[in-house]
Amino acid sequence: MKADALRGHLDPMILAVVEQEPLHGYAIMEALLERSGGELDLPTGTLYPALRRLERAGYLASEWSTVGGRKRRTYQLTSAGQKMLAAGRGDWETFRTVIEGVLKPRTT
Amino acid sequence: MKADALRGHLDPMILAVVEQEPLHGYAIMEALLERSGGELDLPTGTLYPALRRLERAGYLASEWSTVGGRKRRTYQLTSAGQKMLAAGRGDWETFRTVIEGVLKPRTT
DNA sequence: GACGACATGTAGAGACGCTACATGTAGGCG
DNA sequence: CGCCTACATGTAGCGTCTCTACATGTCGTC
Repeated sequence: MKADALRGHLDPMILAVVEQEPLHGYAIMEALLERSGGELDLPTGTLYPALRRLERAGYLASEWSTVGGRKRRTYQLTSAGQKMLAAGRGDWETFRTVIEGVLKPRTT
Repeated sequence: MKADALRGHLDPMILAVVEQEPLHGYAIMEALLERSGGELDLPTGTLYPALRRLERAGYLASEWSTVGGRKRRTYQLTSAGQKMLAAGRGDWETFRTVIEGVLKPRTT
């Protein structure tokens, strides 16, 4: 899967994995890997800046904790983030329809 | 639809519209607009550089002609372009599966 | 003769995912 | 004890691609 393809689709995916329960960065990476069937193996240089961006935008809120001697920054969805996620799911449907409408082979 | 979302997906779409018959740039724009139900209204600053890029990469071949006093550059799919299009369709299926696997709400 | 549709193109900006690097803890194995 | 892997977070800089804005020119019509 080409790297560029992700552009603009990563944000809603991150929001989706923290929808049910707050998770820290590393756990988000693992969740994405697991939910994507091993396809979505994000480098840390992609994920961490994305999380900070989403927090700065008000879609996530974070909190530090220490578990087993390791520091974790745990992110949870804000109410703005919930709205954004819902919007993102809608956008995806539109996007998918557009792409498939164009990509579909025409025998005509 | 956010602009960035298109990244990496535009190329196969362009190849798809010239699959059946060669078209010139302006006609490609109209074809994309029509097939996307009016959603995909590309600015010329996006389409023309993309066409040149695809030609430089060997996926399209172009030829000038004059119709009604207007110069047209008509693009057709090369055999490499056909392979690329097929690969692009496969990539899309993978991509779609990944995104939907992650985005899908979990009631768990 | 002015305007909208047709037709192609370039320059520069902005966004964001990537590579590579930097730092540090915990636990297992030889 | 020393090394390596997994856990955990982060920054700097690069490259790519789409966008906005601008430039140029023809044709038909009002």
